[in-house]
Amino acid sequence: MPELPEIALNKKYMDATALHKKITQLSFPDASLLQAPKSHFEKALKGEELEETTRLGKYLLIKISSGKWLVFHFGMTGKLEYYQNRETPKYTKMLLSFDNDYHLAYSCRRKLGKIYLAEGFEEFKKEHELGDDALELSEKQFLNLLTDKSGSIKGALTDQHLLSGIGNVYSDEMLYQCGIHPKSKVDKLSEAEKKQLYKQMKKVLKMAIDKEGERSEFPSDYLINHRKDGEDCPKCSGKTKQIKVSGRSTYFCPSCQKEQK
DNA sequence: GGGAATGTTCGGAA
DNA sequence: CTTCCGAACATTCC
Repeated sequence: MPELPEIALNKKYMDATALHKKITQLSFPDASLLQAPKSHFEKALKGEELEETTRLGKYLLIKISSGKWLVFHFGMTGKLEYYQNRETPKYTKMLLSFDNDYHLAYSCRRKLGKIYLAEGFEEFKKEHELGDDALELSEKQFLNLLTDKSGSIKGALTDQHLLSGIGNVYSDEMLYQCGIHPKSKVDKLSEAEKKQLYKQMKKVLKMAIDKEGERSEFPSDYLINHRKDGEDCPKCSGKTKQIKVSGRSTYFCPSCQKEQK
C-alpha cells in the first residue's frame, strides 16, 4: 500500500472502522518493524481508543486517547485489516483487539514498513525531516521547492524531504502526462512546465484517490497500466521504455517525453 | 533461475 | 553540501 493515494485510502478505511473502540489486547507476532520498545506501545495503547487519523505523505498517523500517536508506514506491502471471526491475516506484525470483538491487523509481507510511536504530528514531521504533503502544497510553494534544484525532476518529486507522498509509480505518471522526461534537470524546466507539473501532480493523485486505487479504472491514456519495456504508448505511436532514474525503475515514452539536459 | 516489485536508509563516489 | 548509485532489508511473482 505504497504511495499517497493508497495511504489516503487507508486513512479512509481506518476512519470507517477502528476508531472509538476500546483496545482490550495487543500482540506483536513480529516486532521487527517497531521503532520503539514493545512496552512503550503497550503502555500507550492498552485500554485506550484510537481517536482520529491524519496523513502526511506516505505516513498514516493515528491519535490515541493516551495522547500519543501511532504511526504506520506501509513500505511496499503494508496493509490494514479490520475484521471479526477470522484467522489472523498472514504476515501480521501488530494486532489490536477491541471490546467489540473486532481486530485490527497491520500486516507487511516484505517487512519494509515501519511502526512508530510519536508525540504529535509536527514533532513527527520534524523528526523525520518530511516535506509538506503533495496535496497540501500551493503552486507557489511547489515552484519555490524546485528553485535552485540541480538534479533530475523525478529525483525531486520522489524526495520525501522536499515534498512528501509521491513515489515511483505516480511520479512517472505525472511526468508522462506533462510530456517531461524523468531525467530532465529541474533547472532546465520552463516556468510553464513546472506549473503544468503542479497541475498534473494534483490531478493524478486526486484521480487515483477517486478511483480508490483501482488501476484498471484509470484513464486509458495513463501510463500506469503500461509499465513495461516496449509497450505501446497510450498517447502516440511510440513504444515505452524502461530506464533507471534515481536508482528506481522508470517507465516513459521517449517520443512524448524529450530530455532537457 | 533471474529480475522486478508501489519504500527508506546508509555508505561511498563524483 | 548536493546528487547519484548500489546495496541492504524480505518475499513473491513472472
